[in-house]
Amino acid sequence: MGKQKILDSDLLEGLAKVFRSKGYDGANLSELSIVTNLKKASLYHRFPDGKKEMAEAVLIHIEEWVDKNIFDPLENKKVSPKKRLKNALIEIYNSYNGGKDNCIFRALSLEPGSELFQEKIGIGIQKWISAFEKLGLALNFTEEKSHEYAVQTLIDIQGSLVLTKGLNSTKFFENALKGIESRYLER
Amino acid sequence: MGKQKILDSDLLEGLAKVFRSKGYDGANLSELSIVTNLKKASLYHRFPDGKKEMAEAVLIHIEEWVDKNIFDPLENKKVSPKKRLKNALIEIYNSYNGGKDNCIFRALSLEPGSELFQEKIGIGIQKWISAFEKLGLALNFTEEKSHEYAVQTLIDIQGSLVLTKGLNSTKFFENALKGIESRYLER
DNA sequence: GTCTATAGCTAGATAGAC
DNA sequence: GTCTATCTAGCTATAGAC
Repeated sequence: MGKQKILDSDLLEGLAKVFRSKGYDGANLSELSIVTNLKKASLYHRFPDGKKEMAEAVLIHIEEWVDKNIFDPLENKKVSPKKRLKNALIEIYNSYNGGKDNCIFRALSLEPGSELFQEKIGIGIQKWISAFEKLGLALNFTEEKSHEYAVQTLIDIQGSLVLTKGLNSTKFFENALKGIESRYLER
Repeated sequence: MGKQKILDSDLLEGLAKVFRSKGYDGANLSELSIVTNLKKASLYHRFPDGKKEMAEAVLIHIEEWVDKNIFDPLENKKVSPKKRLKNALIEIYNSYNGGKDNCIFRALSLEPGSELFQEKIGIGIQKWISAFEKLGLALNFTEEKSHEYAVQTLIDIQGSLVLTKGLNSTKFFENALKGIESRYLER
C-alpha cells in the first residue's frame, strides 16, 4: 500500500507495457530493465521477489488507476448516470489505447501467471462487474438485469479485444464500446 | 498439407494442450517432450524448424478439426439450421472443455507469438465469422444482421472464456453459449 | 525415427563496489 | 539506490550413435 507511493509511476507503467504485450513468461528482465531505465540489480533492489513482485505491483498499480479514473467517476452521484457512462467509456477507450493494447488480465491468464495471479485477477474482474452493476441500478434496472448487463459489458470488452488483436482492426473494440453505450442508454 | 497426414494426431493434441495453456513463450521443449512421449531430438526430427513449426502444426491441426466438426456440419443443408446450430454449440462446448481450456488464438496472441502467427490466427477467426454468417443467412437474416450476429458470437465466446478463466467459473461460458442460441433461435 | 549427450546461449537472480 | 560483473539453471537447438 504505502510502498507504491514511493515508486515512480513511470516505472510501473514501463513494466506494465511489457507484461501486457508479452505476458508473464514472455516478459524478460532485460527488456524490463530497458523500459524502466534501471539495471537488473536496481530492479531487484526495488522488487526483492523479482519478476513475480514486479507483475504484482503492476496489477496493483493498474487497479488503483482504474479505481480512480473509471470506477469512482462511475459512482459519482453528482453526475447523471448517462454522463458517467459516457465518461467511463472514454477512459476505457483510452486505457486500452483504442483497442491496440492487451488487457493485463488476459496477458497474465496464461500459465504460470494464471496460478500466480489468479486471485488478484479474479478480484479485479469482479470489481469491474460491480461497478457496472451499480450503474445499472442507478439507471433503475432490476438487480438481475444490472448483473446481466454488467457481465455482458465485460464480455464485450474482453471479446472485442481478442478480435481486435486477431484481425488487426480496432473497429471491433470501437463497435463494442458503442454497443455497450446503446445497451444502457437506448430505451 | 500432406505432411499432417503422417503425423499422429495424438502428438499434435499433446502439443496443442501445452500451447493453449502456456502460450508460445511459456511452452518449453521439455514439457512438449513429456506430453508427446518423444525426446527433444525426435521432436526436431519431425519439426525441423523447432517450436515455431510445432505451434504452426497445432494451428493447422485445430483448424482442420474445426472445419470438420463445426463448420461443415454448420453448413450441411440436409439438417435444419436450428439443429445445425445446436450441434455446433455442443461441439464448441466440448472443444473448450466446458470453458476450462483456453482458446489457441488467445494463447498465441501474446508476443512473440502474435507476430509469428498473426496471419494464421486472423484467417482462423475470419473462418469462424464466415461460418456463423452463413448460418444467419440460412435463418433468413439480412446480410448485415448475419454479420453482426456472427461477430457478436465470436465476442461472446472469447469474452466469456476470459471471464471463465479469470473468475474460475464455467458458468460464464455456459451462459454465453445459451445466449448465442437464444439470439439466433428466439423470435 | 528414436535416442543420449551436449553445445551455445539467455534466463532470472545475486554479490559487492561505489 | 544504482551500478558492473557474475552465478547457476534453464532454454532452444544440434551432433551423432543405434
